[in-house]
Order: sequence, then C-alpha cells, then structure tokens
Amino acid sequence: MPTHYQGTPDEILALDTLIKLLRSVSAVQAQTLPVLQKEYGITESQLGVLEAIHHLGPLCQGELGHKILRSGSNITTVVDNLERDGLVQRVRDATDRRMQIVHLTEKGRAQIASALPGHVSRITNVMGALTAAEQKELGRICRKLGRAARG
Amino acid sequence: MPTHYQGTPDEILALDTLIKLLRSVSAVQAQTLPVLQKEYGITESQLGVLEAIHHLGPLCQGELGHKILRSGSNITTVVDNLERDGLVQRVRDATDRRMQIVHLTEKGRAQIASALPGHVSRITNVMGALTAAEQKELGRICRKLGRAARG
DNA sequence: TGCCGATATTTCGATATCGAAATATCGGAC
DNA sequence: GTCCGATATTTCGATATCGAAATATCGGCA
Repeated sequence: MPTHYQGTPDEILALDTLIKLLRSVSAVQAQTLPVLQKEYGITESQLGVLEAIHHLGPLCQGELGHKILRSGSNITTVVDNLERDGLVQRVRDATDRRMQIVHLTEKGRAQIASALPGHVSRITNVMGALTAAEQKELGRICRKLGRAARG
Repeated sequence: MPTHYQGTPDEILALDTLIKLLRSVSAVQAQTLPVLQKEYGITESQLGVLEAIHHLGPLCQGELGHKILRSGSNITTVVDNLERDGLVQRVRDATDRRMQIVHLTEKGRAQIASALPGHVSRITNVMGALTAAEQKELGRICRKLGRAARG
C-alpha cells in the first residue's frame, strides 16, 4: 500500500488510484462490518458463507472458497467456527466422499434472514453517496480492472 | 460480501457495484502481494510500515496506524515482527515517553529500496489495464465514496 | 483389481487483525 | 506538588488468512 513514491507519471497515477480504491473499500467496510459483528456476532467471511448457501443452496467447501475468494484452508476454519456456533452443518457427499457439503441449519437460516436486510440497507446507504451513474461507471471500471488482473 | 440479493433496484445496484469493487481489489492484490512475499518475505502491512518510514522518516506507532489504516494493537504486532527481523528499531521518544518512534535500520532501508521499484512497477502494469482517464475517474469516484463513508 | 495422478479437505505454522482491558505517561487543574 | 482525565502502547483472546504438507478419495488405465 504505497502512499508516496516519486516515479514516472504513470506510476504516480497508478499508485494514487490504487490508494483511493483501497481507502474507499476500507471506509465502506468500516460502515458495515462492525454493525454485523456487534449485533449478530458474525464476521465478513462468515456472512459470505451464510449468504452464499442462503441464495444458492448447499455448497461444498471448494465452491464456497471460489464464491467468497478465499483459500481452501481458510474455508475450513470459517466453516469450523460456523459449525461450532450451530449455524451450518457439514454433510459428507454420498457420491464423492472427498467433499463436505455445507448446509444451513435452522438457526443459520434465521440468522442470515435476520442480518441480511439491515446489512444490505447499510451498504445501499453508503453507496448512495454516489449517483446511480457513478456507481455504474465505478462497477464498469472495476470489472475491467478485475478481469485484466486475473488475465 | 453479498453476492445475490433480491431487493430494490438501488440495493441491487449498490451490491453489484460493491462486489466489483471488492473483486478488483482482490485481483490487483493477487498480482502484487505474493511476489512481495516470495521474493522479499514481507507482507502487505510490513511493506506499508517500511514504505511510510522510508518516505516520511521515523514515525510513532499511532501515526503509522493512521497512515496504513490499521488499529494500534495491530501496529504493535507488525512492528514486533519487523523489529525481530531487524528491519526497524523502536526508540522511546525522549520528550514524550509514551511514544515509540519507529526507525528504519540499514537492513530495512536496503530491503525497501530493493523491493519498492518492482512492486510499483507491478502495480503500474496491473493498473495499466485502464486508460489514464479511467484511472482518474476511478480515483475520483473512490475518493468521493471514501469521504462520504467516513463522514 | 490395483496403481497413480488429480482433486477436496484438513492440518500446521506463521502473520494479520480487531476490540477490550491493562499499563505507562503526559499535562492541566487545583 | 498531586490528582485525574487523556493519550500511546501493549497484552490478551478470538478470528482470519495464507501456503505447504499431509490425508482421503476419486477415476482412469493397464
């Protein structure tokens, strides 16, 4: 996260842009994640897992890692904690016993149903600082950047 | 990190935009941080601390936390590791003994001087997927979003 | 059928990250 | 000069996060 660097104009522009990108993400997260933690006791990654299963149905851990952009070993940890808290349950896949299918429990379903509307609302409020046109343009540029960076 | 949610149009736009924002950051980091780790053995936060001191001179830990957007307790940990590795040195401030001033060692100075050009170059390459105008517009929108979110 | 490379998950060790509580010090009020 | 609220850092306990290595299983091929 370089904050100051004397280089060529394109280097300065790239660094300056990246700094603003990173800071905007930090600021948005600061407005949304602490509430989730304090009111529901769930972390960002836990929300990601719960939300993915909530909308897509039971998924194996590899698919979860792909959805929320985390490593396999990290998913193991996050699902461990969710399972300990009774929000999800692992079920060994019958046809391919390498996989653990992660299901929502009733408690998990209630938790995500309870937490999600307020979370979405807070995100919408924060993003509302931008006009719809700005949000679309931001999305377009970010998608272009993301696609290029992934190759 | 909600990926799917049926809501009002402004909610859908906000979530969709945020997803693209988060994914672009992930993609850029995936292109830059692993190299830093493999070739120099330094993490993103460690780079942030080294780079801040490199360009601004010795700073106390509170200032470092502010610069790289991390909590005070986190800075303690990161500086602990940097000090253990001989890249920085803590010096108790003579006039206000509450503060620890963090200095670069010669080894730290060499490390950052060695790592930074390549890092900047990789960032510039990734960001180069966008035109200069797109980078400027991305920066403008992100700054607006960041400022609003911080209040 | 039995082996082998590929795939899914877990384990392990390290770093990061936070908030709350503890500790140390400062600076002003008295 | 002493007390007290404010500030800087550390400690503590918890979660996240990664990569590499270990483990379990699968599927094809001989």
